[in-house]
Amino acid sequence: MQTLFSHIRKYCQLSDESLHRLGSVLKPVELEKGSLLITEGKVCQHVYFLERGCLRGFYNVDGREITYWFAFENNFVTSLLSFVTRLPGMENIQLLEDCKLWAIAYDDLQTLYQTHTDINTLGRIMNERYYVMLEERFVSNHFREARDRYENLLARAPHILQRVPLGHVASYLGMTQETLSRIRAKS
Amino acid sequence: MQTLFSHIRKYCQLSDESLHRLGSVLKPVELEKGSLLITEGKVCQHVYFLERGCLRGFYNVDGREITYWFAFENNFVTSLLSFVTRLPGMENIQLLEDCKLWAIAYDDLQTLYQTHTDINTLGRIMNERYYVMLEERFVSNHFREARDRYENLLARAPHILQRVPLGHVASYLGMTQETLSRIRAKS
DNA sequence: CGTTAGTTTGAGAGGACTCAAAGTCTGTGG
DNA sequence: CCACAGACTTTGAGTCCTCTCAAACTAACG
Repeated sequence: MQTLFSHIRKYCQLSDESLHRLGSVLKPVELEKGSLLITEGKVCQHVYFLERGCLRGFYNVDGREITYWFAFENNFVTSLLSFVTRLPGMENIQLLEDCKLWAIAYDDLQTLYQTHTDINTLGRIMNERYYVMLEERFVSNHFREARDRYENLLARAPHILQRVPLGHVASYLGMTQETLSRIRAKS
Repeated sequence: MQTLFSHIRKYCQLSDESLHRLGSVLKPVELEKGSLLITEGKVCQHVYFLERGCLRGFYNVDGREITYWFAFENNFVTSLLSFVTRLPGMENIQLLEDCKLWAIAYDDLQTLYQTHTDINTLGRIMNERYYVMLEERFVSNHFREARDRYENLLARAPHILQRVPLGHVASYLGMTQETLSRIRAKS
C-alpha cells in the first residue's frame, strides 16, 4: 500500500487523514496471468491500482480483439467509461502477468470525493493525466505508415515490446502481427 | 453566459456563489471563421466554452494536418495536454465558422478549484466525460476498413458531415479526401 | 522431449494512397 | 443578373502497402 501512497504523492499532497481513509477502503487483489479483471457487458465497480505485473485493455470489434491499452506497475486501471457512466461497458481487461492490485469500490470512492476535497482533486488530476496519455496515443496512431507507428512506439515506450506478446502489440498499433513481424525484421 | 450555466447544470449542481465567481472571471471572445484559437508551440492559457459555431483541433504530423477533433455548440474546448502540463503543445484549434466563446484563464480556474469544492468536482466530471468521448473515438478508429469508419461516424455523429468540409472529415477518419469521396459515392 | 504459445516467412489479392485533372458550388463585383 | 475567382469535391489511373490464409519455425515449460 505504501507503493500506492508514494505514487499518489508524486501528483498531489493528501492529508494523513485522507490517506488513512483511502487505505481503509482498499482491498488487496492478487490474480494470475490470463485471468480477466474486467469483462464486457458488466458495470465496472472498481478502480484498481496496479502494484506489480502488467495487463491489457481490449475490445471485441467485429469478431477480433483490439488491444488499445497496456498498464504496468504504478498505474490506475479501470474501465473508465463504464465506471463513470454506470453503464455496462464493452471493455475487457486481461492480466498479461501475475498481478498484485489494490481495489477501491465505486461507492467508496464517491464518498471520499464528497468528504475529502484533496481526494477529489486527486481524482481530477488523475483524470487529466489519463486524458493526456490517451490523446498522445491517439495522435501517434494517425501516422500513416505502419512502420512509423512502430518506430514511434519504440521511441516512446520500448518497454512494452519487451513484456507484451507481439500479437497484442500489433493490435495496439493497428496492424496485423505478420506486418509487425516483417517491420521488425527489416529494422 | 446563461447558456454555459445551464450546460453545467446538466452535469453537476453548483452553488449560486460558485456560479457567480465563475461568471466573474469569464471573458467573452468572438472570432471569425478560419482564425486560430490555439496554436502549436505555445502554452495553452485558457479553457473555452463554445456557445456558438464550430471548430476543429488538428496536429501537424509529417507535413500534413491531422484533424482529430471537432467541437460544436455547448462544449468546452482547450488544448488539454498543454493546459494541464503547462508545456508548449503541438495542437492547433481553428474555427470552422464564426464563433462566440467564453474564456477562463488557467490561474483563475486553479484558484476556483482550490476555493470552491463544487467547481473542483465539475472539473473532474468534465474530464471524465472528455476521456470517455475520446476513448469511444479511439475505438471506432480501429475499424479496419475505411468504409466501416465512415459508417460508424454516420451512425454516431452525422451532424459533423453536414457542417465540416470533407477534407477535414477524411482526416478525422484517418483516410484521404479522395477515399472518403469514393466511399460516399458508393453509398 | 513433446506440447503449446508465440513468431516468422511466403504468396497472392485488394484496398487505400498519390498525383493529376475535371467538375461543382458559392459569394462577390461588374 | 451574369461572370468569375476561389474553395471544395469528384473522378481517373497506376502503384504499393497491408491484409489474408497457410505453413514452418522457435522458445518456453512441464
